[in-house]
Amino acid sequence: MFELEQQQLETQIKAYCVARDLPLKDISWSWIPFSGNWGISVSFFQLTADDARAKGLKINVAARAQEIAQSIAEAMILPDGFDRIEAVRGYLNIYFSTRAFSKRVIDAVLTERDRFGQGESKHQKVMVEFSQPNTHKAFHVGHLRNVILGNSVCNILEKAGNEVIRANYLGDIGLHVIKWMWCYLKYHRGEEPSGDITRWMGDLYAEATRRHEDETEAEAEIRDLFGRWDHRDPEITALWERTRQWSLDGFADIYSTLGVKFDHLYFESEVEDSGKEIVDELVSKGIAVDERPVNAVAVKLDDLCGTNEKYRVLVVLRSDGTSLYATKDLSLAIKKFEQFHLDRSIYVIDVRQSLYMQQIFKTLELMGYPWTKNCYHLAYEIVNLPGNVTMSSRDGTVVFLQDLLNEATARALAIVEEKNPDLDSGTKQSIAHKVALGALKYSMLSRDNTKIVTFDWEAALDFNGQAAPYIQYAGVRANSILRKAENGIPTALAVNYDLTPVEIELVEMISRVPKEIQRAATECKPLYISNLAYDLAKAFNDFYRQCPVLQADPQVRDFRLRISAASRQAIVNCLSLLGIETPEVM
RNA sequence: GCCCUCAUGGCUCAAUGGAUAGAGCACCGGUCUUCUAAACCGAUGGUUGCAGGUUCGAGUCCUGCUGGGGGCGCCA
Repeated sequence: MFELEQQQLETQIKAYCVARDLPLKDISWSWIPFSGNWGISVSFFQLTADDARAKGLKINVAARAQEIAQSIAEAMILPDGFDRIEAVRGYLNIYFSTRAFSKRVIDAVLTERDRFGQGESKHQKVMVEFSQPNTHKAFHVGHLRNVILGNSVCNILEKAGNEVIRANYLGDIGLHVIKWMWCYLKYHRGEEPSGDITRWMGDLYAEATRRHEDETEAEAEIRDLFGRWDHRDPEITALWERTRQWSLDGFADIYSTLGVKFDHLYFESEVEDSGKEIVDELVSKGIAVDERPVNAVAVKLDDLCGTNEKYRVLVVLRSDGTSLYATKDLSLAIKKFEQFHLDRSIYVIDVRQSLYMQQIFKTLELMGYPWTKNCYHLAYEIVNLPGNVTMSSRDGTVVFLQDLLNEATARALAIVEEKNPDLDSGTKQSIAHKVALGALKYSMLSRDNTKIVTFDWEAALDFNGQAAPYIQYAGVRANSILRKAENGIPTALAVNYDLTPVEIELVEMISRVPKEIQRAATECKPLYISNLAYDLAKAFNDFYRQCPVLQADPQVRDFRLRISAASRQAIVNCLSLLGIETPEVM
């Protein structure tokens, strides 16, 4: 937000170093800790160490760095908007004029509103593939992390200045679908789903799995059915189309509940034929070897790359000629780039598929596609139960989304009833929904992608502490002040009082939003945003407690009203990047 | 056997290679006649799994070890 001033400072520091033959590399600014003031900081340790090495001197780096910092501090001419400069323990700390800079930050937020934090266009078209559910199966909290993470990454990339295409890739065919249809035809023919469609589909799939294991004739019958599917038997095709649609309707309900939208849907069934053509191409190019009927068609990546036990072998077609996940994924990757002329393609898929994704990318590279380097597997860890137990429908340990949401919403509703009994029931319901969903999303986004999320009912339903409701509540408190301001939010005005430390802290947090969005986008880490949102809420709560707004002197009150409005906006924008809504009241 | 990943207070997690490792939960003690107490304040609790190395500086990077999780030719 203060790039220009920062550049002026850098120019001076560079000139100083050049004049004294000091080997300055890049200047990396950071925030000043512990100061209670607002500013930026740069250290001179690296420079000092490099200098000593170049000149062959043995010196005390810390002391020498302090000398340099001190000397620069004395020589520096501060640009407008800076108050003070000092050298501390090898760091050069430059303090902003809090009045000038806080005005600028607050004005920027209240001018840009929802767009605050929006980065300039990077002219990059990015496709993010996420969710990838299988039709005819259940949807539980294990699948939730993917949707919530993928959606948030899309929001963040978009806000950072990318053009984002949200893609879903549905597993609408394969053995699991055939097994489902076998069970349906044999035991549930003519039935239709009711209520929670996805739950109903999932239950039938669980039954199919059980019967497949228990019934001796099942295996042969299922294989027979797979054959009929392969030959496009009209009855089977019709049944597939109808039941597949049930799942799609069920998913649509779930995405709608979660507030997630997709720009483009891909289906496994649509890339099956083209995938087989890719396999032919791989074989003719000598990349894949066809060892049928003894073995399958495979790409022996280690042989091709000269590596040992690294890329292993990617099987691209079964020995009976039927397609595999890889068959279709190769085709899909190509289709994406050809159809949309992407600059980047991101796959949000859990970490267990890391090797597989590397194999796909490597195979595409061997095929000569130059865009392969722009494919990225965004790997995230799975959601487990306490004791590191993986959810399993077989063991009946899965937690269903609807059950969780119902329970969370009920608890949130009880709290709203207690806090705000006068609200009408529709509003209460809406608040409870936003709070419950927010808590759930936040708990999955406030952990690093590489960390396993342990799902715990009590923790998931705990709305206190570092959780979404805390942040939402800060936004609500800000709103409450604004609602009571008789003349609305004052227009831009100069600051003519000394800001208190908590106000400075709050404004600093707000000012960090744009940079944190860029950082989160670069690393695909919503965690940075969830941390910032919490810090913002915490800073606002400090402000709320220590700084009266409506009761303050007019000139103080007016600027604090603007701080309150900007705080709410910053909180709303951050939560929105996480896919979380901020209620007006709670 | 090979590869990936994780290890930070009792528990769950943060921390651009940088200044004094921060929160939340739990536990203990306080705060509503003042903008919503879903809040706030205070206390307790750490040789960042172990051993080396790189660096002016390591929770962070490298190597090895220990322990947990995951993956490794016809599941997705």
